[in-house]
Amino acid sequence: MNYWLMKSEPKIYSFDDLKRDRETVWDGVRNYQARNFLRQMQVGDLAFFYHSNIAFPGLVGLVRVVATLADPTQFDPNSRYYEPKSTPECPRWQTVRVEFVETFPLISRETLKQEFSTEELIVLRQGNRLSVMPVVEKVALQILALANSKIAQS
DNA sequence: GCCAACGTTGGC
DNA sequence: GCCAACGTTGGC
Repeated sequence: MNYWLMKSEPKIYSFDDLKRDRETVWDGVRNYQARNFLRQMQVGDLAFFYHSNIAFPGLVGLVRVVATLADPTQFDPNSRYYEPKSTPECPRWQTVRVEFVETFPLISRETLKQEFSTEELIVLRQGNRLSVMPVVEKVALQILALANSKIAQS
């Protein structure tokens, strides 16, 4: 099993939206590096949900991969993510369906910076624009421990 | 709102 | 294939 970090702007799709929907398809990713990570994701993998582009960015919860699939928006001529070169037999863009697992008390970007280096956590790197990125197990377990201690405090 | 960092586009 | 210009992202 692998760990990931998935980034979303809450103004566009927040963790509360996912909690309400229970699950969602991570569609619309049109960056090859992010797609390659999406291709590596497997059912059962866990991902930290990160809120970006807000006053207090950080990790807000945990999600689980429940399916892998071709991004449906690439076949939709009305979608801004339409990809005319894609066919169902040979899709260009792969993605995953994720389900809500649990909410954390916010683990702020500031806290993450104190705990981890930019080498350990890609999301901390300046200018990072990937919406999906891997998290090595050692770091993932530390984040989960951090989340559990915050839950215990609250 | 500012601006640095990044990916993409398009002229050559 | 290079690279300047441009649009977007995202922290602050």
